[in-house]
Amino acid sequence: MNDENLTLQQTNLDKTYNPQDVEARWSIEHWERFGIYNADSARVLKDGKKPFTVLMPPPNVTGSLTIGHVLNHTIQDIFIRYHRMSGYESLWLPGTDHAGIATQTVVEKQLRKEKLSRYDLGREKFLERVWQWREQYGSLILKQLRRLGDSADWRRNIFTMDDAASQAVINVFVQLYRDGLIYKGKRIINWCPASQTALSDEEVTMKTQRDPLVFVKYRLKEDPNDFVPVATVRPETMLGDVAVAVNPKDERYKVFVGKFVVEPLTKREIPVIADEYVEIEFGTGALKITPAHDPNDYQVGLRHKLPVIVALDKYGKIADGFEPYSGMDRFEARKKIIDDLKASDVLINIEDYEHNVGYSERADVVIEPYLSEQWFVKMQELAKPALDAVEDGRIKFYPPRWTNTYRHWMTNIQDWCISRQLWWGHRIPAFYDEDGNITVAATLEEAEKLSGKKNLRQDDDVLDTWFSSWLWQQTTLGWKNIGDDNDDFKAFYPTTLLVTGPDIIFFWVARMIMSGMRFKGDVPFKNVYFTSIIRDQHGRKLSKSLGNSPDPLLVMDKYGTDALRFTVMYLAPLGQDVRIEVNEKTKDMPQVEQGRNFATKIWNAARFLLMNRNDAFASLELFEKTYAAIASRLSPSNLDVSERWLFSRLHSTLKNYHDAVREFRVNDLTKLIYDFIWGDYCDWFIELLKVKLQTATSLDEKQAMVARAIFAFDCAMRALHPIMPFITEEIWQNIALRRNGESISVSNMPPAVDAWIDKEIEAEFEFLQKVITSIRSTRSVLGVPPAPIADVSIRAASGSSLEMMSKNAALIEKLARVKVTAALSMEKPKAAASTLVDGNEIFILLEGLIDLDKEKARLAKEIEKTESYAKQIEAKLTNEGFVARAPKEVIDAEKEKLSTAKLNLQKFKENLASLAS
RNA sequence: GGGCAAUUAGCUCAGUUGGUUAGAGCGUUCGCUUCACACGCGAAAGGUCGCAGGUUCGAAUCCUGCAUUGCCCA
Repeated sequence: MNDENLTLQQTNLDKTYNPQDVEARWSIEHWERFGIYNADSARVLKDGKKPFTVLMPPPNVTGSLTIGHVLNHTIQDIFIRYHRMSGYESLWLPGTDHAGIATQTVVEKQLRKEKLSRYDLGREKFLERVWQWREQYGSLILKQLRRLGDSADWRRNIFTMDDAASQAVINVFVQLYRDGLIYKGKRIINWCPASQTALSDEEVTMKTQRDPLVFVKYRLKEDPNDFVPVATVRPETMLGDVAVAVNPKDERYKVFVGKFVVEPLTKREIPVIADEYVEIEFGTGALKITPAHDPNDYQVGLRHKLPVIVALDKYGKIADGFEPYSGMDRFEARKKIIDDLKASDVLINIEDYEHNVGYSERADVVIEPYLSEQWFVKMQELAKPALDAVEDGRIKFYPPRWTNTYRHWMTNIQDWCISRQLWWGHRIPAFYDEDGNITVAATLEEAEKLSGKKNLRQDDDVLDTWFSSWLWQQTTLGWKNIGDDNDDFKAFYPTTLLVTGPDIIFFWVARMIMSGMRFKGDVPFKNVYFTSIIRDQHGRKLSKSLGNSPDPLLVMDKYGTDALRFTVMYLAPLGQDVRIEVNEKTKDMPQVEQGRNFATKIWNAARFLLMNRNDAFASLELFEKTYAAIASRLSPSNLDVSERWLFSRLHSTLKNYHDAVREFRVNDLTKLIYDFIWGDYCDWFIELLKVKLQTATSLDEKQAMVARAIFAFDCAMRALHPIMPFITEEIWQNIALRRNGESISVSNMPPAVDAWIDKEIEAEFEFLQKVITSIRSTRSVLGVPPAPIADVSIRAASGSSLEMMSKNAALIEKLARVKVTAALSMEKPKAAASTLVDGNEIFILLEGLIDLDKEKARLAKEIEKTESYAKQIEAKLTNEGFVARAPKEVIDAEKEKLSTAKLNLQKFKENLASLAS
C-alpha cells in the first residue's frame, strides 16, 4: 500500500468478510508507522491530558502465544484502546523477561544435540549462544502479540537483560545489601536436581500423591529386643539420620529419651531426643531426624547440636560412602531400600499414604531440600508498606477476594532465596578476596576500591529472574537507579492497571508492590485485575502434557483474530474460571464460531448500509456533507419511533457499557454490544429501515434516514473497537470519507447521553415488537406457510394502542407478512386464529389455511397456562401476610396482573367457544 | 487440617440492592434461498435454580449445615 499518495480511503466492502485481509490491512505494524499508539509525557505534563498506563506482564522469551496470553492481552488492549479513545494519554508498556531457567534449559538442550554441555563451552561462550538464541527466537512472541492486536507503545519495548534494566537490578541489589536487607547464609533450600539450582519457595508447587509409608524398628542399642517405631515416606534419607525425636510429654517413649538406637541401614548409633516439635498423634509419634534433607529436621538439629550427614548429592543420587546404595538415583534407592527392609527383621509394615510433595514448577521434578549457601532478601521490612497499600485501598484488586490471599502471604512472609546456580541472568555483584571476604559493589573496579584488594573473584551465581521482574514498573519507564526520575515517571507513575493471573500474585504482584514502595516511595499501580484460569470442557487446566491446549494462531487463521478476541471475552467473567471447548486432535476451539458469526453479521450489516448509502447519495462528498450535518445536529424531536427507540437503546447500552468498563466487567461489556448490534440494530432496526426506505416519499427523507442509520452504527463500531479492533477499523474506514492515517483507534468513544434514553419510547416500541412476534408465533405454531400475506384484524384495547398500530401499520405488515385492519370495536371474524397483546385482540384470518383443531389445542393450552398463572397470583393476594406486609406498589402490581390475566382468560375462552360453534 | 470459589436448560454461562410466568449463546426440533447475511431469518421445545433446614408476607438471590468440584495455604 502506498500510504503517502493515498488521501481518501476506498469506501466499499468486499462481498464476503475475509478476516485475514482485513487484519493485514490494519495491522499493528501499519499503525506503528503513524505512531498512533505512542504515548508522550509532554501531553500529560504540558497539555494536561490524564494518563492511563498499563504494565504488560513480560511474556517469557522462550514462549509462544497461548490462549492465556489471548485472554490476558485482550483485556489489557480493551482498557488501553477504550481510554485512548476516551481522551486519556494511554500508555501500554511492553517487554519480555529473560526467564533464567527456561531459557538456559532450552539452549542447553540445543547444545546436547551437538553433544556439548555448557561446561564444554565455558561461561562466556555459553552466554553468547544464549544471546544468539534470543536474537533468533526471542521476538516470536512479540510478533504474535502484535498479530493479536496489542496496541502497545512498542518503541518502549524492553528486555530485562538490557543494559539499563540490568543496571537497575545491580544497583538495587547493592543498595539492599548496604541496607542490611540482603544476606548470604547457609540454609536448607529447595533444590531442583534437574536444573541444578536453588529455587524460591514460590517456585515449588505441591502435588498430592500416594507413596508407601514405611514403618521401621529402630532397635535399642542396649536391648535389641526393644525398639522405637519410626514411620517415613523417604526411607532413603534414613542413611542421613542422626537422631530419633519424640515429644517430651509422650508417655510411650519417655523411657527411651537419652538412650541410643541403631539406624537399621548403616547400623549407626543415634540418640533418642525429646523435642516439642514432634506431634504425639502424628504417625508413630517418633520422628527420624535428618538435618541435611529436611528443613524442620535442620532446625531440630541446630537446637540439639546434632551433626549433619549428607546422604544425597546435588543430582539427587545417594552420596558416596553408603554402599551398596551410593550412586543410585533417589527413587531407585528408595525401592531397593524398601526391598532390603522387607527382607530384614526391622520392617513393621507398609501403608499406602497420601501426602503432598513439592515439585519444581519449571522442570516438574520432585525438589530436594538441600543444605547450601545462598543469598536471601529479608522480606518483613519490605512487606509492611506493601501490605498497607492494599489494605487502605491505594491499590485495588479485582475481584477483591484476592486481598485475603495477599494478606495471608504478606503476614507469613519468608525470606526470599534469590541466588540461582545458573549462568543466564544477572550475575550477583558480590566479590571475594582470597580469604573469602565479601565485597558487594556494582562493578569490579568499585569492589576493588572498596576492599583495597586486587584479584577479586565475582560470585558465580545469578539472580532469580523475578529479582529483575519486580522492578518492571520502574525499568519499563527507563529507571536505572534509586532516585532516578524523568518526565515519563512524572507523567505515568504510578501506573493505572496491571492485568495478570492470580498464580503469580506472590512471585510478581506482591514483590512489585514492595519494590515500588521501597524504591519509588509510591504504589506501582492503582488497580490489579486478576484474570481467570482457562480450563478445558472437563474442567482441567490447560497443559502441554495433557495436550488440551488450543493453538491460538490456528484459531486466528481459521476464524479471525477479532473472532477469537470476542469469543474469549464473551466467555470470561471477572473472577471465575473460563471453560472452553478444545478439540485435542486439531487444537481447534469450535466456540470461536460465535465470534466469527458475529463478525460476519456486522460485516453484512455494514454492507447493507453502504449499499443504501450509495443508492441514496449521488456522490460521497454529498454524503459527507449530509452525514456531518446529521451527526452534529441529531435531536429526538424530528425522529420517528423506531429511530428514537434505536438511539434510546444505543445510549442505554453505552451507559451500561461505560459502567462495565469502570467496574472491570469485561464480559458484560462484550455481551452488551453484541445484544445491541445483533438484537436491536440488525434484527429490528434494519428490518424496519428496509420498509421505511421503500415507503419514503422524498430523497431528502431517505438520505436523512440512511445517514442516521450509519451514524448509530458508527457509534456501535467505536464502542466495539476495543474488543474487535480490525473489523471495526475496516468498517469505520469505509463508512465515511477518511483521511490517510486517520484511525478509529484515535476517534472518540461515544458517550452515553441521558437525554436520549427514553423509557416510554422503548415501551411503545416493545409493544410493536410484541404485536409482530405474537402474529409470527401464532402462524408458526399453527403451521401456516410464511409466504402468503394473511389478513389481520385487530380489536384495539385503547385509543393509544390503536394509534400506535395504525401509525406503524406498514412496519407490522412487512415484518409479520400480514395486511392489518385495526379498530376499537369490531365483530370477531370467523375461522380466525387469535392472540392477545396487552389486551389487544389480534385475529389472523386464514380461512382454509389454518387447521382449526390445532388452533383449538393452542387456545386450550393458553387457557391452561393463564389459569394456573392467575391461580398463583390469587394465592398471593389471599395471603393475609402478603396483603398486610408487602409494599403497596407490589400489591397493586399483583392486582393489575390478576385483572389482566382474568381478562385474557375470558377472551381466550370466548375465542375457543366461537371456534367450537 | 485452614481459607477462597463454584454448583441455574443437554453444554457454556447471565441473573445488579429479596417481589417479571428465571434469561442468552451453542446444541436440538419445525418452517423458510424474504432483494445485508444459510457463519442467515422466523418459531418452538427444554429448568423442583446441588441437597436439607432457617429468616421473611415473599428466596435462584439472605443465614446455617451437608454434598460434590476446583484453587490457595499448611
